[in-house]
Amino acid sequence: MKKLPRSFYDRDTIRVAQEILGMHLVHRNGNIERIGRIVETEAYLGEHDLAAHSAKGRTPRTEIMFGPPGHAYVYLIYGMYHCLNIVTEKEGHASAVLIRALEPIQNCDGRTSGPGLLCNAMHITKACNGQDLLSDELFLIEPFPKPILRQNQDKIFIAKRPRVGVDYARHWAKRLLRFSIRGNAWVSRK
DNA sequence: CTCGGGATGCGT
DNA sequence: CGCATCCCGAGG
Repeated sequence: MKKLPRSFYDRDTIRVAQEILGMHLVHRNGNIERIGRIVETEAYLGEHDLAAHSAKGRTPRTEIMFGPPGHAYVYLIYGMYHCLNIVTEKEGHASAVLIRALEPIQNCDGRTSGPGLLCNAMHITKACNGQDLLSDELFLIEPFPKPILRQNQDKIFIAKRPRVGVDYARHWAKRLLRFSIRGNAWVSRK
């Protein structure tokens, strides 16, 4: 059970969004350790991606997206829910992977199918914004046995769909940038 | 300063 | 489909 290194995040965002499926997200809060297995993600591809927050340019909110890879970008949506993203690629790319659903593994406090719900269940709030994922509070590990997910077996294991709730993003809304483990019961909006 | 809308989720 | 609920970003 090894913490994923910086180099894992410092790669093409679509690759990260797919290969992060099956990894375990760990949040240590107080003396409680919560763990969920990532089963659904979305890729947000930098300033040119009209669906990405970074498309509006560098602002106080999106600052983290423009920073180095392997950090958490957490924001509040609709005044009620938090969403967890993981910054990818070189500093300045302003790309990230949104974590959309988890399979509960340990100490999850409520439902985990949906980006807002999983943050509630994992007790992830804006206090986690900017967290380095090489820290001991919030990080990812590759569980053992290693998940059998390979790029050349996408058709078997990874479902690809358009992203949710980004109809305003014109042609970017049509791209298949939402990834999930095919057949997994914890994927959102079945 | 105001104001409109949003990478959501739940109840009807 | 409506609504809860509030931060953010744009514009005056």
